[in-house]
Amino acid sequence: MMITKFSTTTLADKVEEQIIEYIKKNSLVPGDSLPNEMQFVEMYGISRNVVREALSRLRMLGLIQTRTKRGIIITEPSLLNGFRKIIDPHLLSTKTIKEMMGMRIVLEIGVAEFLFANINDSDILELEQIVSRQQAIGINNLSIEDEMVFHAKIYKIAGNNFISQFNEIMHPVFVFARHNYESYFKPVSEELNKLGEIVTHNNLLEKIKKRDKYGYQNAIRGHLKPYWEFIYNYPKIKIE
Amino acid sequence: MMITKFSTTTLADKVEEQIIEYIKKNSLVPGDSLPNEMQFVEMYGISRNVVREALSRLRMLGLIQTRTKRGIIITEPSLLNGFRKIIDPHLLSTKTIKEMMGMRIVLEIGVAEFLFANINDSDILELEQIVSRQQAIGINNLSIEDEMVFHAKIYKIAGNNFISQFNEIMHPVFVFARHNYESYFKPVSEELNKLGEIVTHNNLLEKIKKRDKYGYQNAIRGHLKPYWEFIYNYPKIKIE
DNA sequence: TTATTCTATTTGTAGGACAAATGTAACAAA
DNA sequence: TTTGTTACATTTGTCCTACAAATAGAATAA
Repeated sequence: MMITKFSTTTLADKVEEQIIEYIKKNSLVPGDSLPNEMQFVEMYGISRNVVREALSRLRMLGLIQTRTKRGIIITEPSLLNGFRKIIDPHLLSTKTIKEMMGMRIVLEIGVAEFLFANINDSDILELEQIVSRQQAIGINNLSIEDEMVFHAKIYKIAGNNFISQFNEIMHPVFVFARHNYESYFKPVSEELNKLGEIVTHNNLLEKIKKRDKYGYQNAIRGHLKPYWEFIYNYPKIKIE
Repeated sequence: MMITKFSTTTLADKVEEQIIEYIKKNSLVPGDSLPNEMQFVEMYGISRNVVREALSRLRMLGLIQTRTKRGIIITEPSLLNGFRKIIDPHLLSTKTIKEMMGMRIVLEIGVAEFLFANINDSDILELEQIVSRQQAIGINNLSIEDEMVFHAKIYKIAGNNFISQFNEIMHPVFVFARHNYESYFKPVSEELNKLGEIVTHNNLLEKIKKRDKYGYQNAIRGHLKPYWEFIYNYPKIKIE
C-alpha cells in the first residue's frame, strides 16, 4: 500500500486561508464588511467558484454572514459549531474516545471550582429535586440521558456557557461508548458495585450541601471511575 | 434597526446536513467511500456547485478526503480543526474571552488528576530544567510563550493529546487578553505581588515533587488568580 | 418631510466545458 | 503464467456564463 500523499491542497484551501489572513491583517472585527465575491476573484485571480467554496466554509464556521446586495459581514464565530458537526462517535477511534473521556473527567473535577464559587440555596433545591426524581426511577433504570440532567445542571451553576455546550456536544460519545463497549463497562460496574464503591448523584449532592469541594472532587472521581478504568485498562479488564 | 433574519439557509447548508445524515444512516466509518459528486447531484436534484460547496466544508473539517478518480473517502475527523481556524481573539467578545479563561482554569485544575497518575522521575527532571531556565530569565521578563512551556509540559505528562491541543489552540486568546486588557491585569498582578500571593512555576513544581495533588491544585488556583479576577470582576478592579 | 417605486448590485443556483490525476483494463514482454 | 507498460475512462478541480432572488440606495411622488 502506498503512503498517502496528503498534499492535495486545493485553491479553495489557499483562498480560505488568505481570507482569514485578510481579516487579521486588516484588524476587522464583527460588524465590519469584507470585499464582495468578485473583488476576491480579482484580488486572487481565481474563479468565483473557488471564492464561494472558501466563503462557504467560513459561513459554516459562523465567521461570516452573507446577504444579497449587502455583501459579506464578519460575525463573532460560534466556537463549537465545527466541533458539533463532526462529533459522530462512529467515526472516532478508541483512542479519541478515551481522550474524550479524559476530557470529561477533567471538566467535572475542574468545574467544581466554579460550582462552589457560585452555588446558592435555590440551586441546591433544584439539584435535590433532580436527585429525588432519579431515585424514584431507581439507579439501575437510569438512562444516560437522565444521568446527564444532573451534570448539565452542575455545569449551568458553574456558569460557563462554553463548558456547558462542550459537555453537551460530547454527550453522544459517552452514550455510544457505554453501549458499544458494554462488555467492558458492565463487569466494571458490577465489580464496583460488589466493592460498594458506586458513587451516586445523591452522594455528590451530599458533598455539595456541605460545601465540601474536596469531598465533591473525590466523589466525582469515584462517580466516573468506569471511564477512568476504560482509559487506562481497556481492553484489559481490571479494577485496582 | 431591523431584527436580523437569520433564516438564510442555503442549499449548501441543507446538502451538507444531508450528507452527514447519509453517513450516519448508512453507518459509514473511516475508510468507506461516499457516492461521488454527480451521484449526489442526482440524489438531491441540485447543481454540482452546491454539492461541491457542501463537500468542501466537510473536507475542511477533516471528515472526508477526495481524490481524483477514487472519489470521496471518509476519514476520522480532526476534532479541533474548525476550532483552531476561528479562534482569532480579535473577533471574540469579552464574554467569550472570560469563558475561555474559565476553561483554562478548569483544565489546569482537572488535569492534575492525570498529571499525578502518570508522572515519573524523568518528567520531574524535565520540569526542573524548564523552571531553572525560566528562573534564569527572571519572573518579570518571562514572556507568555515561556510561561506556556511549563504548562504544555504538564499537559503532555497528563497524556491526553486532545486536551494538549485544546490548550495550545486557546493560547493566543490569553496572549491577546493580557495585552489587550493590560490596564486591568497589571494592577491586579501588582496587588497580588504586594500581598505576596504570586505563585510561580517553581512553587507548582515543589508541590509536584511532593506528589501533593491538593497542594498543587491550590497552587494552580493561585497561579491563575488574575484570570479568576478577570472573570468575576472585570471591568471593576478588586482583589478580595 | 415622508412614503413609494425603480434601479443597480450582490449573492444563490444552474449548467457546460476542459484540465489533471489516476484506477482499471488491455496489451506486451519475460 | 507473471510482470511491466500503455491506453482509456472516470472523477475531482477549476473556469466560465447565465439568470433568479433579494435588497440597499437613488429617484420619484405625495
